[in-house]
Amino acid sequence: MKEVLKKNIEEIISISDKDFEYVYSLFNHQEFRKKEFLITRDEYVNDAFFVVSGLLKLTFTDSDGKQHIVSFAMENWYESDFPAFFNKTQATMELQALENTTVLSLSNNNYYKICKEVPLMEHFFLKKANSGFIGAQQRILTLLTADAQERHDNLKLQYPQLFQRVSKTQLASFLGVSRETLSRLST
Amino acid sequence: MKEVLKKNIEEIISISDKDFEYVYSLFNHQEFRKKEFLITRDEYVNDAFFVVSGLLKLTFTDSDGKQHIVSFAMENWYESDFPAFFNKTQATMELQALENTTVLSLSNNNYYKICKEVPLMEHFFLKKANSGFIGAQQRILTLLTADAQERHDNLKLQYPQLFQRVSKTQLASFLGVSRETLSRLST
DNA sequence: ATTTTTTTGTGACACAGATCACGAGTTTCC
DNA sequence: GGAAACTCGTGATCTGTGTCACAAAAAAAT
Repeated sequence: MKEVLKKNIEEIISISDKDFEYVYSLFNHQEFRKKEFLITRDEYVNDAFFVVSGLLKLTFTDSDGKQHIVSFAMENWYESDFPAFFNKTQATMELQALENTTVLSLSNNNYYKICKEVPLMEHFFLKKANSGFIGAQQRILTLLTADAQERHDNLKLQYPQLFQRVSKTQLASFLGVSRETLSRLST
Repeated sequence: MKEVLKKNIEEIISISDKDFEYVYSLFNHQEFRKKEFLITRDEYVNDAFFVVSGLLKLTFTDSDGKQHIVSFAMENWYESDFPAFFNKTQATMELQALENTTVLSLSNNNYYKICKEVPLMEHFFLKKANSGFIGAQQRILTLLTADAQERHDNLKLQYPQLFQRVSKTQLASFLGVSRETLSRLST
């Protein structure tokens, strides 16, 4: 677990054992059972979560009560309602476990503490933020240009594991199509 | 112009005159006429651009030859084909001036130089990256949940200026609807 | 100043995908 | 181990938006 985080960080920067110990000490170990909520709508979001094992979904419920999956978070991903986390506002989204999930949570305070006291980690978070942005922009592009079938195929190419782990209902909600339409696509 | 950049930076961090002079010296002043390209598809992307005045569009052309606007960049925005900029790969998007535009361009090398030599600026770029990510995720949400009319209304609320500055064709391409559909929406 | 290009609105029609409805598996959980 | 809660496929519509076509107006170019 400690190892998982260390490995994740070392993919991007070289960190001394001492620095890592310090960083690690600011994370909190947490377990969530399937269906449990890590973030609930309208509550303040104090933590960002690093997924050690398991699977989360970040969802938004629209005015018609329809739930949309903004993103999945699998092993080695950071997830939160980031607008709420960074701006210290209430959550507009919910974060829920799709499997029993182990996370390392990082409070807003400790996030800034790390940035301040371990400048290399600020570089790490910058890289993460940039890849997050690039990923999101890529998703926008897919939504703008691809139809249901293409979006499905893309996702299957990029994250084949996902198809083993989540129901088609969840996939549909992520792809932005109805369950029925997804069911009718050619596999 | 120097002032515009300084003000933009100081919205987020406090920077000494000396540091700012150094940072500024690593930017290059450039002018582009309406319709000129700042980034062309398939070419390597060496620069990110800070828009001092004017307006840019970042576009992607799909396999049917249809052009989609990934984003507009107005005054005080940073824009580039960021995947290509960060990964030193060829552009998949194009960046073009919609008005005569003044930018301060920052090469990839100088970007990293600034990060390294002025740690506060790394913090600045982290903040920018985070807001970029949040903005992109917000856009994803709009594409997933809102129909043409709602997307139009949202945009008009958030960036009313845009409606004065770009043609409906461009707006439609950004909103992900056809020109004709946009034209039929209730204003 | 005239030509060329770009922008805009609107009608007619087509179609991808949403919605509604139903029944048959599967999983979950006391 | 049986009830309740989900999941999944498939038929029958319905509908928002895309596409094609045309003409007028506005803007840009020479």
